[in-house]
Amino acid sequence: MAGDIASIIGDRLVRALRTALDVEVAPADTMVRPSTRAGVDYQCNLAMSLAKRVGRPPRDVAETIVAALDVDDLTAPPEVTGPGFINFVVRDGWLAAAVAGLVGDPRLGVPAVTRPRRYALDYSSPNVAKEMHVGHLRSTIIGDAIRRLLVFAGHEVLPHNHLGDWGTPFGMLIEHLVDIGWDDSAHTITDLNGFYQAARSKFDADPGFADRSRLRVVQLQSGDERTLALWRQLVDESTRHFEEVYGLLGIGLTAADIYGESFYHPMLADTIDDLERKGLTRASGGAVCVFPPGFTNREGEPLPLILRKRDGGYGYHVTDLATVRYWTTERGATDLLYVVGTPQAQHFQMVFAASRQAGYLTDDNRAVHVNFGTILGEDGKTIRTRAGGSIKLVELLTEAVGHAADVVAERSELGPAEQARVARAVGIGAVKYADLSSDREKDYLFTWGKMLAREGNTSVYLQYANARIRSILRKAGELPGPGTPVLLTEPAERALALKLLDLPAVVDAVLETYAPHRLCGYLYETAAVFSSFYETCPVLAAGVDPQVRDSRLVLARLTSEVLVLGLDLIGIEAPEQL
RNA sequence: GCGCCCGUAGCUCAGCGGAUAGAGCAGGGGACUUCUAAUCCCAAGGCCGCAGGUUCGAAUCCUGCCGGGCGCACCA
Repeated sequence: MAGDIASIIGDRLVRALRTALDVEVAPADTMVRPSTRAGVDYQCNLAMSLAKRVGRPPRDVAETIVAALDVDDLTAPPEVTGPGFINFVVRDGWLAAAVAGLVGDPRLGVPAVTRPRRYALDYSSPNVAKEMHVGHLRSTIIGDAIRRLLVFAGHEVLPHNHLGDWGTPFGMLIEHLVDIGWDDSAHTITDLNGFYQAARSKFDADPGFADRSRLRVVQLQSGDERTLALWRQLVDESTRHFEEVYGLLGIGLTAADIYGESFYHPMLADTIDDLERKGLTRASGGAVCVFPPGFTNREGEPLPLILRKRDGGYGYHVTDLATVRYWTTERGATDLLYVVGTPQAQHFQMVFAASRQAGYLTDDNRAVHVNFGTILGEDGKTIRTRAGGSIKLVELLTEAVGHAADVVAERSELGPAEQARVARAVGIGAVKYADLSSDREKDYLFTWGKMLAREGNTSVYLQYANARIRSILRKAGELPGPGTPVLLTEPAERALALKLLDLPAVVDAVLETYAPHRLCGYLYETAAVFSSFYETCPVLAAGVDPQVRDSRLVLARLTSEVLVLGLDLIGIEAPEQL
């Protein structure tokens, strides 16, 4: 468990409850929270809820708990107030020592998990032969942040990129390429985009072409060499494009993480056989289906997962069942995370339900649809180009870096090359932070102004705060190392120390529900507290006592480390200078 | 029709069953001879969609309603 203050108080409470009231409570259920009350650091809300169980008035319960509670080393004598709140004020000495103890700790107090789990993490999932567009942004950014957080926490992560690289569309695409005499040498993803659209309209307008496309699908699936060769070229060209976008965005996915639909295709027949053996399938309207209980359609009839379509082809549902089966059975994943938009919620519920029935998921497995809302434009509607198309990711990111360059140029004293690097960190960081800083389950409004604002909960504010700190540290020369005493006299110093010690609890909370926005909120608070500290607590100014100076350097240094680590955990760079 | 999600300050958003619901922006007032003012400080701004219920205590949990969004069989 995290070694943060609330947890320590919680542990002490567990003992006090046992001895004083003969009550067993798990440390996590002791209801110790950071307090919003002025002059109070933490509060415990347990006495009220315990009152009925114990059969005594809540204040009485609180007093009894306090009498048995041993926190003398940690806090001032706890105070019982109101209906039965127990208020804690952390001792400055303890706080100072705890903060000083973080110096030199690369994990900044965050413990690695004692029981690592193996996460299969599905994110990004672009389509072959289509340029990545804004629709892929959230999955890519959120998924990558979760990956970084899980790895940092000490889990094993198996990222996989579920490429749309198989199925009917490729029949028509390849057929179209054959029609126009595809020359494999000189085409880019942009050409492919156009080909895709042309093939689509031809498919809709020309029944002969549609027939040939369907035949081409059969050839593709049966391994026809010429067809496969063309397909592979499409995949390769697309992969180059994805890697370019990932490079621009700073996303860790590589070609080795690609597990596209084609990868699962050879497993589909066996998966259906397996489901049939287990008696879970049922023929319906000529299709082979699984009907997980509790799902109905418009007419109130059971809703199927379609394994095999009437025409004999595979339904896309079976691929998802095959992924669950593959990652738990073949790869030993304990946890499956699917970073996919909210509209797919019902689909995943059904897939998970069927997977439990089939035994692909056991009681030891957790499968979570890490869902997210839609990106809205300034008009409040799904973001689109003026022509109504999807915004290309490369263009969006280029624009972000361009805007950032303007912002940087206004202030920066760096040279042009440095400024370009900073602009990239600021622009890409802004796009990511805007996405990650609000609850992923809700839709969010995409506006350049808000995204690149210097004030408020934005990446620029965090990067600026860090740059100010780095500037101080550079000017200070040698930094105070481990063992440097920390002195907390100013309120801002104290507030900063408390914040710095909160990191473990925050990381814990973030991973509990895959909620990166909580980390963003914490980083923003930390940067804001630092900014106040910066105003009221001079570090290097003449006349500052050397001990105070060193203490403040420790606080500044740790703040920078928290910001840099925190930003890194969500995939954002923190330049040394802006 | 069934199911899921959302409704908090003018705007964009936090809010973990707990005390007087918080930030930022915008609007008002102040602070640069001072480590990066890309900042800070102060004031103002709220029937937490509505109505019930559970609870010592509800923005938070439950039910109903209103408003908005999304999904619901062979495209993934």
